[in-house]
Amino acid sequence: MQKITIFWFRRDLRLEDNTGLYYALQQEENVLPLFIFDSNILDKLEDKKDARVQFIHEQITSIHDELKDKGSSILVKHGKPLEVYQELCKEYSISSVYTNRDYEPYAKERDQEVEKFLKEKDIEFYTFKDQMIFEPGEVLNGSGEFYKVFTPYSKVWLEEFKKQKIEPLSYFHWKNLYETKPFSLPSLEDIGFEKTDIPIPSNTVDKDLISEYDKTRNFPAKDGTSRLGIHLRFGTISIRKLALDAAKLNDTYLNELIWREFYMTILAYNPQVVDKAFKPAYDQIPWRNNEEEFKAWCEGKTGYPIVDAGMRELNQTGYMHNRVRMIVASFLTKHLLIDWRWGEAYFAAKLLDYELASNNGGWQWAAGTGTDAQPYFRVFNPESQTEKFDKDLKYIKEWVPEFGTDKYPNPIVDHKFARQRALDTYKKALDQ
DNA sequence: ACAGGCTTTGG
DNA sequence: CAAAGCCTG
Repeated sequence: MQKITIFWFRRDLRLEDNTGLYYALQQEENVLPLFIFDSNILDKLEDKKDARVQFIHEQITSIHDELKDKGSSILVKHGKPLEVYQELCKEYSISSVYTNRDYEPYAKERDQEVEKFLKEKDIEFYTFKDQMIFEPGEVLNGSGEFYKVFTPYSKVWLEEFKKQKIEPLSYFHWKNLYETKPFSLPSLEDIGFEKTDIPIPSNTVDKDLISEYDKTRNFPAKDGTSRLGIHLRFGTISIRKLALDAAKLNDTYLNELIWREFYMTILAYNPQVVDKAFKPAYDQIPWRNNEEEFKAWCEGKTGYPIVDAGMRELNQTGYMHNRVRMIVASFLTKHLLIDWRWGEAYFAAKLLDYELASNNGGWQWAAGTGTDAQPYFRVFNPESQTEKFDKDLKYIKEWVPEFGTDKYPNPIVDHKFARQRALDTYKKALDQ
């Protein structure tokens, strides 16, 4: 039987500038591309109309088409990765598996398990850096430890970025692809999901927009953000290409890409942050966790228009402007004293661009439990945030049409009272 | 050991 | 301009 090399796609769903695929194609054996719809992940998604799964399915379909033109295909399986590999080993004579590294706790566990199984079969498992410019461990402080504060991290990151002259991988020889007629693809329904009509933003880099990013990004009524989150999440854009563009166009935008790597690094070194405060003392806060208030927040019925507008934008589109993400997160954790994990889980279910490290980092930042060097008593004032960033109420009116009528609810809680309650609660919990 | 500094702020 | 305390070199 012909010996083959497998390239395993995960969150790198593109053929161009894909590190692991590039190196798989450099070696001598024929490369069989593989994607697994991972039932460990998919089974946890309650809503079977999930635009993100549909997006993945579409990307796999387009990779399938591109590979068909090259006389090859992509093998697409549905199941638990370990079981899929057990099956594949019976069908093919595999000598190695190439893949790009993933730093999330589940991914690391999955890869360890798969690697162990493959090693027992004498199959090599090669992994590559692809989804980050600098992966965990590459940007460290003087003591050789991961940074806990963003600014010094970002300075070292930028120095290294300039020094290293990062470049996309441009040379490909496709001749090593495994020759085959196209494999049949499972439909979205085959893997247990249904089509939605939620639109996904394009992965085209709008250079004019990014050039103006620092000036427009804080105004939710403007289209001032790049909307590339989902593409970074699933690798339908190359981080090297984007970072190089950003470095030429806008430092503030590049900084956001550095935040992404900062939080990925925090998560890689501190997997416990998934369900615990980064600063352990903050796990002592007695969250009120009022279910009715949580429901009002989810539905955008708190009586605070900027909060409600954000939540309704999220519910209707799977997106929320970043400025507003901070406002609603501050409101949930500080004004309502609801556990940041509740908010994080709601965002995880709804955001098309959901990414564990950034979502967790952002929520812990808002709740004051995370890497933020500032004290917990920064409580966003929804009114002054509106005054600063949605002065003419354009964003609010877009998402809360009944704003200003008697149908709009009264505030769920008084700002001044809630602010003081949050400060008192945090102080008391942290003094213990 | 210690001074300087800390995404996005509130009042 | 205040707020606490930890990170960093």
